[in-house]
Amino acid sequence: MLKIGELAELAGISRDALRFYEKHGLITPTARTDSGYRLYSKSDVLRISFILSAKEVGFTLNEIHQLLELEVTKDDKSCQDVKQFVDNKIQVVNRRLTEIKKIKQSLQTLSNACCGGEPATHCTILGALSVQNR
Amino acid sequence: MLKIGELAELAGISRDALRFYEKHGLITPTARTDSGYRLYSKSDVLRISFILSAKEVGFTLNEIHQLLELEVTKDDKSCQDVKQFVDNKIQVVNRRLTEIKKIKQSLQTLSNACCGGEPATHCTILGALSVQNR
DNA sequence: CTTGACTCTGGTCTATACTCCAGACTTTAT
DNA sequence: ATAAAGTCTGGAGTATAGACCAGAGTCAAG
Repeated sequence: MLKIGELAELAGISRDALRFYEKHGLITPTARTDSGYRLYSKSDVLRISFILSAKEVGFTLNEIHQLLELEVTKDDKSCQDVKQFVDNKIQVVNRRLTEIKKIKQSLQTLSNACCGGEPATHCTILGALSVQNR
Repeated sequence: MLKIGELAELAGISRDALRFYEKHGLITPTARTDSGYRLYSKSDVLRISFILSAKEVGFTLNEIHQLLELEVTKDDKSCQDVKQFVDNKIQVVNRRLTEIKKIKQSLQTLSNACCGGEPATHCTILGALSVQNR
């Protein structure tokens, strides 16, 4: 079991962030010491890692909360509802995937086209974008 | 040339957002009418579309500003500096690409595994994640 | 057994990215 | 010609995601 500072370091975030996530229902430490110190287990580590991945992908804490909640509502909500919800998220993710590939292309075009030590006369993303669009 | 409301509708954002972007130096309308109405050109449309893509990908307005500024600083900054900056962004984008694929996998595992009309007994993202990790 | 590092709760503060007025002017439609 | 719809500037308000701080308790090492 990890104390908050240990988990924070492991995850690369602050203790405050962990307490913040807890306050908003995204994670609850598996246990507490008698003196009230938070104790996190292995599955808490997995949970945090999911939260951080999902954040990186652009989901808000609120959406992440909903995704994590799916397990809780398993008996309240019909499976079709869950599937619907998840399929929506997949579409969102797919849109982002498309956008991110486009941006990556532009950045790469820019990076490739612009150097050799000469001044970056044609060095603009919008330039790279229009090349893309052509 | 488009008025602010027309561009807003075209881009799927609010007029206020457009004015907000302008206030923060991300875009300036190509012209103004005599009465002061903003007028946007075709290249403004491209610019806004880039801003929105970049936002979707997770860049902050500040970063997007920097990316767009690259064209302005072309003579002040050496091309190597620009390349360095862009290559950093490419790395960020690549990290996000990896994360987004992972999340997509999990969501898809979840969506596939969980239905058939039965109750979603094993329906959790963390479950899907651990399947992934195995 | 005390000192320094860590943790607790509760509260305030900050940055980002807008949204939502208010009051005044302009344009468009009838 | 007038009403409705759109636009202007400036400023206040909101949601999200924390960071930071105070005062008090806790734990580990020397």
